Amino acid sequence: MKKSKFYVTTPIYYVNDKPHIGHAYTTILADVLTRYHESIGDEVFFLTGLDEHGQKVKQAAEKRNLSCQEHCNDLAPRFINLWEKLEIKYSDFIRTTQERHIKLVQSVLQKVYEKGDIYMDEYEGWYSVAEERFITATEKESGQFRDVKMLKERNWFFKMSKYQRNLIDHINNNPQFIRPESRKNEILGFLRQPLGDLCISRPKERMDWGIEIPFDREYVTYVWFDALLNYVTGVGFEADNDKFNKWWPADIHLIGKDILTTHSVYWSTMLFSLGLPLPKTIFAHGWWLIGETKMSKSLGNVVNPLDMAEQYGVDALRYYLMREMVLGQDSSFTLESFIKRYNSDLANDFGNLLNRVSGLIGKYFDSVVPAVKGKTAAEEDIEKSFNELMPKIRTLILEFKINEAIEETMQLIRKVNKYLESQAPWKVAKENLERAGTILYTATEALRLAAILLLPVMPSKCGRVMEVLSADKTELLWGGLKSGTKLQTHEALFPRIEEEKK
RNA sequence: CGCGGGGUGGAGCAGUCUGGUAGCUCGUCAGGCUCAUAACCUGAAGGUCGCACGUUCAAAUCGUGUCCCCGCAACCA
Repeated sequence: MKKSKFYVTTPIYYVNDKPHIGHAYTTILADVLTRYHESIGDEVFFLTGLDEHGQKVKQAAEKRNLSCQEHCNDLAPRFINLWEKLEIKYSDFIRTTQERHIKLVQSVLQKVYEKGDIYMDEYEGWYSVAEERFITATEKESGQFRDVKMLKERNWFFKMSKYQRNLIDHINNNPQFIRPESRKNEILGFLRQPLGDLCISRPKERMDWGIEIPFDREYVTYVWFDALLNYVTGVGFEADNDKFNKWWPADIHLIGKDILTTHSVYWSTMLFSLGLPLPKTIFAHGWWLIGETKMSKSLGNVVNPLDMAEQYGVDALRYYLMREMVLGQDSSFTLESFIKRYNSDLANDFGNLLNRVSGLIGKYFDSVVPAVKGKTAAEEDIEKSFNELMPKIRTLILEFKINEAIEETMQLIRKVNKYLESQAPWKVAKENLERAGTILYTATEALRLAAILLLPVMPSKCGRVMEVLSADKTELLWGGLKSGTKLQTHEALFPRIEEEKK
């Protein structure tokens, strides 16, 4: 069977931001999808990176008396180190100040310009002197901006409107293009209004930290062409045709709901202009709320993923983020729910199950995995549960329903705990050791398979289970656990978090 | 009437497309077990499925109206 390819991206994060739980969520999600697809034999390319141009970077650099590039180089490790800590297996890390990207952006601008899709016009709008940027009418009405005045400026525009019809047709013909569906409807609603053109430049005199427009040296390109093109630079557009043809179009762009318009409208029309295929899916996930409120720097309620990972473990954080967020919706992040999730799912159900079987096998079989002799209906039932789970998980992952896939796997784990309870091998062992062996093999084998299913979410802890069972690289098929294998001694997989402090 | 999504036991969600015993996790209460990380298992209490009207033998599920919450409304990541 021919291997499929899977190309997944996260947004490139703004280098001036401190990584927060939202960045971690998107990136972990991409990583989980990557690991899952690898596990079913797909070839995967996972791209993430940094957006390093723009006004705020320039201001921050000036304040620190550094060049813009030095400032970026100094901040980039915030993300790179965090991803390493969180066990993110990206294929490439793109930074918009890299030569390969600058070259590509300029080439693309030139191409689109020659095609006649870029023109000079006068932009007139509300300009905030304090913020040094144009603001929208809505923003002006919010009254949160000082020194607002009407300003005229000549700028370059991209003929986005030209592709409005194509885009609407594409969305209608490709139900998987924008997901979840509510977001698709939102965009279709938005597209019912005539689309304007997109201002894509800034005069250098006002802002020069950006990629120079190849056909007008007085200007740099502003965010859109600069940032969005990273998705094609990353897989070698115009630099390596084989590579590019292999990976493009992306299978999924993971984004937060805040940048849905940017991706589904701006990016798509850019691709139309370039004559490139559109990504197969743009998936907009929700936001992490802190308790009931939006996370914001000014409120100071930003959750730092590094702290969480250090205090409670990387895998626990990954598990919580993946299990707790419901597809496309906002979720509430609280320490309380984190601890609850951790204790009930990871410590009590999963970790404890390992302890139960390894303890029993230690006591009655000298830590050697026993053989199966004479399956009863109870064993058949466990085996059947697993066999039914497999295709279910596959479907759920391909639908990006990670939380449901996890829950289904946890159901299997709970079922094995029930099975142990009803079969009571610790009693059976006293009169029928062979029967006890069959029970313990069945429970351990189910645990092994559950651990493989959870491996993409919790690479180290599930990897640890595989080590304990000496089952590294065993397959996701019933019976992969070898009787006669000696179990390794181990510590508690997920020690309970005792809630003492307040 | 700008567009879209949602209101299900104390909490968080599933079920709505393809009407027909309202399901899962957590929490609460009672019991069991004792292999295990005071973990695990069983049972119970708790819902007029936002509200009203309608279609139907039958509605959380379809239709209409209404109230409430949230998102989008563009050049802002």
